[in-house]
Amino acid sequence: MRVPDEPQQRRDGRSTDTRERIHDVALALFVQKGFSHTTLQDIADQLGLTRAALYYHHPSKEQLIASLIQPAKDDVDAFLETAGCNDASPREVIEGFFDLNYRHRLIFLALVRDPSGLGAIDSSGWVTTLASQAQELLAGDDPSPDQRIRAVVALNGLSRCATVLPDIPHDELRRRSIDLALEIIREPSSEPSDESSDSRS
Amino acid sequence: MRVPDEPQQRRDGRSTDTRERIHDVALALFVQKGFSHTTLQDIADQLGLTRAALYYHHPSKEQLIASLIQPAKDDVDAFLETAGCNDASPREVIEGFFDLNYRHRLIFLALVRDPSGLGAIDSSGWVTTLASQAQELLAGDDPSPDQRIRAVVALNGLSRCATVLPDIPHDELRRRSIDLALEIIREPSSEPSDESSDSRS
DNA sequence: GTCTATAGACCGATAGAC
DNA sequence: GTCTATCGGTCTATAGAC
Repeated sequence: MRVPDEPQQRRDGRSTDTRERIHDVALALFVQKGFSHTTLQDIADQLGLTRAALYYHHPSKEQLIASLIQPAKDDVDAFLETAGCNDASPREVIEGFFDLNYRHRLIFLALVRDPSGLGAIDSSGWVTTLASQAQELLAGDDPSPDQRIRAVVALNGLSRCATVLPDIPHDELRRRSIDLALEIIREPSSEPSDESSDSRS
Repeated sequence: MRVPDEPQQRRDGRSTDTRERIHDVALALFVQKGFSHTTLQDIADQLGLTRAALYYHHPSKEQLIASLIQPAKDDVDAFLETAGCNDASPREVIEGFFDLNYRHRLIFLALVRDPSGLGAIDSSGWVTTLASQAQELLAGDDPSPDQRIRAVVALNGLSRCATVLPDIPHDELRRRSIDLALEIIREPSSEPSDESSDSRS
């Protein structure tokens, strides 16, 4: 009888392998069809398993979704905290916003396609908070219609570029998107973009 | 026995009134909760009816959805045809794209929130076609990464402004959004915006 | 035109064998 | 760790009375 103390083993005895394969397949399906249109049957089929087997690794569909969302939420919370305390510059907000959207682009895509997934996490509204906070950091707390429009277009553009243009190399995509966003909100940085501000993800 | 030839009466004898009330309530719920999360029970409840009554006016949920989407699809098809034949100027593309998104902003919001509604219409993909065709009209058929990014940001910004900023008066929203989109794709119109190009919706 | 009642399908979740 | 079998709930859609 071989002792189960090889790699890919966790304290509770569940092999991490299947659990992560479930994560990968589930995330891909959630992006394609949304959370609620993806059944546990779909996930199990693509893995060659049955629904019941999934319940050995995750206590419910809701907690499976939550475990996929949690890292993104933690990252967003950390960003909002640091950007909120020290009032961040437009460039800092825009760079951080792009990096957040790029690093978690798959789960963000899934959440945009089907916001019902937010119900899986207790403190929902963190995505709305990110949007409104970033908007306020860029446009101020009493913005004119023009400032509001520019903030909406800039942030929404960053988000879309980070998620739907995967064939453009990351560094080029990041540089061009951020420069364009700064143009849009009229950041008076005459020099287009110094050599710094490299990738983070 | 009174003859049914009064107003709000159609050839098949069904009063248009209830049918349109169903349309209005259904569209509002579809925007709020998505197509698949909105049950016929939800719609019937808000109208003070039962599920079965809805089936008198619409043969199925799918056809109810289709009847809501059809006008938007027809409008999009017409726009793509006229813009495709005569190669339209960037301003024409941008104005037409904004007007489409504004005129049908409710159904577009619902479709973005829950694309499964597209399954209700035979030729799906018309929404993807609108996006890719508009992008090509703005950036050309072999665009550089910079041109692609600018087209994505400009069109996506137009769409978002038309749908999520309803508190800004239409004429101002239209003018500012279109001017900003033209800035983004570097339309060399030095004069910001002449007096023409008024509302269409 | 609207109702009650129910058929039929699908999904999440649990129980228990192996 | 994975399986079969099944329960309970929800939803679309139909049948038939009024």
